[in-house]
Amino acid sequence: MKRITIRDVAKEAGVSVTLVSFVMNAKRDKDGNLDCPVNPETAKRVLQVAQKLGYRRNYAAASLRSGKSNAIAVIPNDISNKFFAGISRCIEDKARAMGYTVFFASSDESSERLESVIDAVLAHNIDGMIVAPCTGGEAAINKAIDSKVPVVLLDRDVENMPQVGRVLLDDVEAGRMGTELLLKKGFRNIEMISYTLGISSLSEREMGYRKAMMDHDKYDNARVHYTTYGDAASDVEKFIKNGIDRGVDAFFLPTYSLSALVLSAMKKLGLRTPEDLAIVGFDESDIYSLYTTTVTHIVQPLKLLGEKSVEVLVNMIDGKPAESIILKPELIPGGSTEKVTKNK
Amino acid sequence: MKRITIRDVAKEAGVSVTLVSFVMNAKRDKDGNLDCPVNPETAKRVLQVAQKLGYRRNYAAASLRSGKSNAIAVIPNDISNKFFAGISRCIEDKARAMGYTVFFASSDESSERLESVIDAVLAHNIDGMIVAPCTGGEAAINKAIDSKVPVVLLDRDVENMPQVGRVLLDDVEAGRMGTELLLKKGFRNIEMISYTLGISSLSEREMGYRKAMMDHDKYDNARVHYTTYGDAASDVEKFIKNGIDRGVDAFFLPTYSLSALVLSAMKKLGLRTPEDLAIVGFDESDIYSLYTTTVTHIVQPLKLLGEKSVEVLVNMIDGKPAESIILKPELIPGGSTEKVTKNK
DNA sequence: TTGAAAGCGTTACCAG
DNA sequence: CTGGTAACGCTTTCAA
Repeated sequence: MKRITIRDVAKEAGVSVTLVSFVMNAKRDKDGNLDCPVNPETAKRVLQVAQKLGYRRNYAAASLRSGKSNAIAVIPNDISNKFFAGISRCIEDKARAMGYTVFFASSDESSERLESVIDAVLAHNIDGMIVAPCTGGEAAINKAIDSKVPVVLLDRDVENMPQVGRVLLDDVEAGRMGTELLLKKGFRNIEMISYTLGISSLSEREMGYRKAMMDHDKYDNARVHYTTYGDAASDVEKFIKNGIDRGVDAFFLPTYSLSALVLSAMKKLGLRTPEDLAIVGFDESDIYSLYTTTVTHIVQPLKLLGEKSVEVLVNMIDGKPAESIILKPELIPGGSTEKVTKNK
Repeated sequence: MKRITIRDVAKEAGVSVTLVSFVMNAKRDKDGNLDCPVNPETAKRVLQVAQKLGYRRNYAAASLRSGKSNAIAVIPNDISNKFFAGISRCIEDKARAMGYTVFFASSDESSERLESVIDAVLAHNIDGMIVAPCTGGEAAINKAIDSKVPVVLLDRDVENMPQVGRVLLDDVEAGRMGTELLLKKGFRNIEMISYTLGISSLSEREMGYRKAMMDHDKYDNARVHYTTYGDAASDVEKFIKNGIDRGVDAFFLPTYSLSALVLSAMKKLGLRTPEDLAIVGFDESDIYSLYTTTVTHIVQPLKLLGEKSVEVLVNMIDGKPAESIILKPELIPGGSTEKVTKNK
């Protein structure tokens, strides 16, 4: 079946290709009328013919001529990661509603891969991109900016980038909030485990943790253990064993993966929460409600993060200025932070 | 910064645009040599100039002229769903390695949305698509086939579609395998909970379940409870309560979401596995190892499913015939299927 | 309100 | 091996 072009529609409707193009690009105003300089009767006929023939716009041609592709790229570090998978869906829905199709590509926390991914999507003339930058990703992002492609930073900030939009979590508040709860509940030796990734979200969650400890005059007890993706499983177990020996009574975990690893290590070591160790986890997961004791955790407003990032991006595509939006985390209380008298 | 075109490169290198096009499209053969009818010296110079100028191919133009876009579409029912998120990542990696960029779009189990999504990606001239079809999605998929766009069915089959590729799990075997284990372990009143989605994977897992029950002369005990996404939470709880009353000693769950709901309901009802009810879950999740008792579950070879679907699709794009590939599930044993003497 | 014609950057075709 | 040139289907002037 040969593909129907604008020309076929024009011929069949007895009008020029220009008219067809006008009609196909017209947006409907609030009254449902086509907003274009075309006789409504003619427009209607064109629409009918297009429908009848099964016309489908060729974005490649449109993009070549106009420079717009009606596609955006979304580049998380890993699409299969729980947090980004959820947010991606929200981005996708919002983008579709606004008339954009979405390219997805994972940067895998590697600046080389980020650069190659950005090269690829730029070659496809995308109109804008939403990126969760990895360490060292500045150069790649600047490539997009140099090509005048609007960029929105999601989840992680990069400093000294004036022309980008931002949709971030108030990570300092998230760290403070989690730690504060532990302190209020009477825990004292609260430590934290984090990754050496060098991304803003983690360092700010750490700042929040330190801030809360300081506010409660427990700064001397503050201690952060660092690990990497590869070593996390074994490191976490060590941190916990060692922590228990030193009298640590609570851990604040700033990511879902660390939370899961801690629960796993505790199960393996035969430790219970909150009796042996209180826990504040991060992000949403079934395990928080299904674990032997429900786990207190901090959730991000996924839907809002996704929708806002698309809104900010589309505004930039439309020539409006880049906005920065900071959203608030929420604390979901569970049994893992209830102070109990230890009964062996 | 003005975008560099093939013409700029040609001028700078002192050759024709044709030559540049040849060089930019040349694949490297096994010796690392450019496989094209161009003087190696010239080719090298062109490559250097392109690099220096920062040339980036404009896929819109290439696609318009050649009909190829080097992009494929992946359309699961929901990208945020654990199973598809994992598989998507594998697809993405494989596709990138083979030179393709990936559009993602969720069909949301709705044939209307599937159709609109397929329209959108076809308008972007994608070279092929990988789809997990929802009920009633035949028409939409035929649209792609009519446009001569290769289609690979992933995870779910649709009958009477001769021209499509298929990469599926041996779902009958998965159902049989899980049920068989329960029977071998001595459970007798084994029931199943499923969705009324009308998709092949679920109905085949059910066939496997029934097959195993029949093979062990327990067919009279076979019983499948159906629910929908919306009602699942409350229905599952009812099924379990009711089942316990009727002496059901095990449930086979054919999806991750049902497995999680069952564990959740059991926790709420104060039931333990395997003491009160044995469980075989589906797909991978942290909860299977973190639940009070580890949970026996069936896993799909995600990486293989993803990679194979890309391979089959790219072969079809290259004009080779459509293949059908059926992959084997694997059973991960846990504590939830160990027969124990019930001690109240 | 309508239409003719000029490209957008590539690749395909045909000559040399 | 190399180069000229005509498309591809659309949007965008510009003119009627």
